[in-house]
Amino acid sequence: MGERMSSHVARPDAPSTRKGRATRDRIVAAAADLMYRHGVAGTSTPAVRDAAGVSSSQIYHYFADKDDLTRAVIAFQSDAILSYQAPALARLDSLAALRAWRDVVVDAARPGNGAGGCPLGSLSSELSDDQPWARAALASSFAAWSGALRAGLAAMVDNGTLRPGADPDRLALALLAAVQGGLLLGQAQRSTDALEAALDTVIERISGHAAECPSQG
Amino acid sequence: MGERMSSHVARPDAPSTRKGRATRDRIVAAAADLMYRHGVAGTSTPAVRDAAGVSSSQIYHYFADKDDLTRAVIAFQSDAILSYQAPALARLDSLAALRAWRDVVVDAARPGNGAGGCPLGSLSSELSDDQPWARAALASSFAAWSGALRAGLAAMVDNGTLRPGADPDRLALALLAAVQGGLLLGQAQRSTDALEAALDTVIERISGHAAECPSQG
DNA sequence: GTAAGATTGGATTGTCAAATCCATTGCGAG
DNA sequence: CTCGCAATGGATTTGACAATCCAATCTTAC
Repeated sequence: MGERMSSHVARPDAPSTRKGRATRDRIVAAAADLMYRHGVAGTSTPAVRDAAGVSSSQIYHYFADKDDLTRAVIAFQSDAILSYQAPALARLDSLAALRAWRDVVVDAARPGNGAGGCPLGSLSSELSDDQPWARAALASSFAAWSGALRAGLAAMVDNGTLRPGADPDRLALALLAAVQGGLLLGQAQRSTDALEAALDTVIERISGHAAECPSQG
Repeated sequence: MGERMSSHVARPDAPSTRKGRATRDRIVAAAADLMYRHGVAGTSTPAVRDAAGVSSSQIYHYFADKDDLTRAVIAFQSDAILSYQAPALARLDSLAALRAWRDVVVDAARPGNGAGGCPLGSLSSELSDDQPWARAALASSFAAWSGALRAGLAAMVDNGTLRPGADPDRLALALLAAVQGGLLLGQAQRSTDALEAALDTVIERISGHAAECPSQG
């Protein structure tokens, strides 16, 4: 699947030696951390060099330019988020499971009181308008994320938890938007209130689609 | 001690002459536009100088430094958004009015297919983590925004449209999160689907709090 | 009208980031 | 072992940006 539209010479995604792979990974991890905390524009390659404990030439040996490194960071964060939530997303077949996923998301944001926001959301906000290649990558990550939610909701329709009237696509988008909006507001408000309010409200609406007559609380 | 923490001389927020005021406004408007499209870090003071048709010294005559200019841009965008929605927010006393506000928000995003996102949201995502002064200003803008929504929902409880069980605070936060999350996703997906799904889902939940027995659509 | 101060022009300085270069060291297949 | 290529170190180049400076020109209060 990974073609590349880059205007620069292709670097192998996986260096040929063990050591090279480790170095490349260290660079990506350091860059991901710095870009998460200070943004892409706020992260200089010298800063990445120091944080990763490598020399300038390593970065440009493994990546064509800063954009290429940023591309790798987007992939890194997409993997991190999706694999972190994978257990909760895989079991999404009941309202209780949906609330368990909600707790996974909220608990991840609680330690910093909302600081940082969503790694993918921050990248998207900074890059989507100006960098078409980044927009495409982020859009497909979001699609994968909402797709997993959609699959869970569809399963709940299939197994009779939700009535057929429920629209899994629409509700999955609403859930993901609640996460992103809640985290963005939490960054400014330094709390998880918005995240909880948004997620809980959407989940209450989903509960309204439950098969048995709703006695909503 | 106890003087100001800034290392620079304070600039008057309003220049003393008519011409000076116009120049200052032109600089802020140009900076707001550029920062909206390319981010704060992606906007150089030379770019602002050219877009506003002024010379370098003007910028530093009216603003202590780039942070000070950014501060003015945040205030500018807060005013712009709140005054743009003011008419719809002031009349928020029925479910129909709530849906009308929804349309105002969605229609504003439709032309660009979600490009750009929310001016306040973008600023918050970029600045909140690193710039405490920006975080505080943005938090209070968001608070004013959700406060207006809260007031509308409270009015709907008072006038009997919604049952007393509805929590205006929580629902207002959920609405604002839906806007922010929907716009952020729309930036990457280049559509208003997420915004509409998120807003409609939250509004459906609010409709579930309607006084008469819900026959939700 | 005329000074005092506000406003403007544009050259300039210091700093830092992105990217390149070349010389060296280390790894791994045969 | 040893040759070829991968990997590394660090100096260097080039360019852009934030911020300053000083001289010149408008505004306005009197």
